Amino acid sequence: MKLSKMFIPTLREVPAEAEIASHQLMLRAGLMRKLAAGVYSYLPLGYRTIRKIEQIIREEMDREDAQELLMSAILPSEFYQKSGRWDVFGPEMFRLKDRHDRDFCLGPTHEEIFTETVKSEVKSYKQLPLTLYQIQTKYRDERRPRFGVIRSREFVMKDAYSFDRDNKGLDQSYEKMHRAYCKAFDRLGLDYIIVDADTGAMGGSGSQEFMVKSEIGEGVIAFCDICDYAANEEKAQCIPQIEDIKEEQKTAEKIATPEAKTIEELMHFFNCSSTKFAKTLIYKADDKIVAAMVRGDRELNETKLQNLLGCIELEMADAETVMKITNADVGFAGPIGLDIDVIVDLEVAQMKNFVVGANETGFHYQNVNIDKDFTPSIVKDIRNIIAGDECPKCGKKIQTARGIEVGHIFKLGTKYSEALNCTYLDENGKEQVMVMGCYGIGVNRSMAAIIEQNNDQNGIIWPMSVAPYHAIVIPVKEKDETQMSLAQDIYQKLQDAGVEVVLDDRKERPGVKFKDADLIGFPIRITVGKKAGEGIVEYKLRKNEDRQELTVNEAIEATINIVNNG
RNA sequence: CGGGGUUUAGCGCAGUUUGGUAGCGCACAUGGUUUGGGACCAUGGGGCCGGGGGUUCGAAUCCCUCAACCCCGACCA
Repeated sequence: MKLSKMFIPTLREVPAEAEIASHQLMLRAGLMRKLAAGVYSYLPLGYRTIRKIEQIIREEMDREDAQELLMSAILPSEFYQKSGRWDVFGPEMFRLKDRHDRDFCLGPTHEEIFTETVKSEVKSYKQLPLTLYQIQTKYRDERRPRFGVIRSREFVMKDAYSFDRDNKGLDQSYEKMHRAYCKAFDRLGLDYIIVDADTGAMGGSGSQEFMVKSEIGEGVIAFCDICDYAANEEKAQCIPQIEDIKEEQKTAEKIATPEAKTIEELMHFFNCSSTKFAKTLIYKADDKIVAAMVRGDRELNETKLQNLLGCIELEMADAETVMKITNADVGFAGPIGLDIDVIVDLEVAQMKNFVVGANETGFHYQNVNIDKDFTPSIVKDIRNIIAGDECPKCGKKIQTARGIEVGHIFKLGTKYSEALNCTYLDENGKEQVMVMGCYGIGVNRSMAAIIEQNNDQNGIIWPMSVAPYHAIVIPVKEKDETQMSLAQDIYQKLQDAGVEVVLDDRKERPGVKFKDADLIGFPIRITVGKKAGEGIVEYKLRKNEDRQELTVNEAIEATINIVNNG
């Protein structure tokens, strides 16, 4: 295609709305434009890359015997009412009514619909296993869309669902998807890490996330360089880090601590480290009030607590509730004498002679010991892991990083098949519930992640596999007939060889052409300049600074070679 | 949803304190000079100053109100 005819509105200046590299570059390079918060239009260049990413995913899914189909994005409420998620999704679901006042939604994810479809059409064990997928637009009315396409309200997702006879079959289907994902993300040029993920309220027996390491990632992952342990923050197992275990148990005593209610203030008051305190946090779990304790220097992980309690809503209690439960202002809650469940972190369970709130404004207890002074309802790991903690697998120091979740694979089990009665008949004619898995890849999020990992000051550095075009041919002076006809010639030959190539025939100064080429990130650049008369061109790859002079034939051969071999 | 910020030409911004004809740079159009890393000169087009209401002789500017967008937080099958 000739650049003079193409719709690629590049921007010199960074739009004020974009903060992160991928968002800025997607706007500047003319890949997309914003329509509303978290809603974007893809322009020709951006859409080419989207389609390439989709195609790579498609090929890897197909290779593992998954079959592509396409469901509707607008869905009647009944499916979600049956599974209970019409309510669970809450305001995150885009809802609408038709002219007869019937409820519909824009599909946020399609477990129910796939399950219903398979339920109606599949009856026999002979038809299993079965894995179906689609690449389709999803809608979620996020509370806070951000980072451009990383968290948007409309996005393209590849979602797959596997149906098996039993858990053994599920394990195999899961393994196939795991393999497909690795291959797909490798081909996308992403540097990713696979982490164990929390299965949450969805139940299920296992789940992993494909995380692209990035500063701007919304998820925290913990991993070990020594062994291969890797998990996200919600799943990462915390090993208690215990000091002074030999200490004798002392007798608890109530101490007046006026003005000291934060851990910081208490450290000053008692003149000791934050590890000698245990925070008691009051939470509202659905309609129940509970207390949760972690060491003074730790953070509680709400997902861990939520899973433990099996509740749908979990939030910290307001000051009024805290007062009602503890008879004290916020900051003086403690486990002694509380008549609600007290969930204690593993680490706290091993502490001795620690300080807790006294449930009386202005007072704390010191030298408190578990069992002697109070009895926990549950002892379990409920804190956040931090860098430097012991690796739960090998005991060495754990590291943490942030990551963008680009894929998620999940052993669902029978949650949906049971709720929607998706069954088959086995060899004995006996009805059995199918065992399901679900597998998602964020297509446009992957695109953003690729740009996050592949850019420099000048613009995007596309991996060949997803670059909107492979190469650009730039005649330096468009008025110079020798240059222009040679450039035309190279352009034509590359096109004939199946290379996706752009000819920058615009009446622009060379600087403008180079800047745009770098911004857009064509992997290969062929500049036709002064030596055009001798049949010599400049050959440069976007990913490094090397420039070499090649003959026309060498340049064409090199290009075909690189394109074909990645 | 809480806190903060922004909204003026396609993009980036000034002007608002102290009310008085709507500005700058880039982009765009035309002509000319340039031509290996976002050229220069000249001329020109483009605005419901986010919307509505009010105060005033007069509002981008002051007051009320609504909205959109961005950031931080909370939340996230």
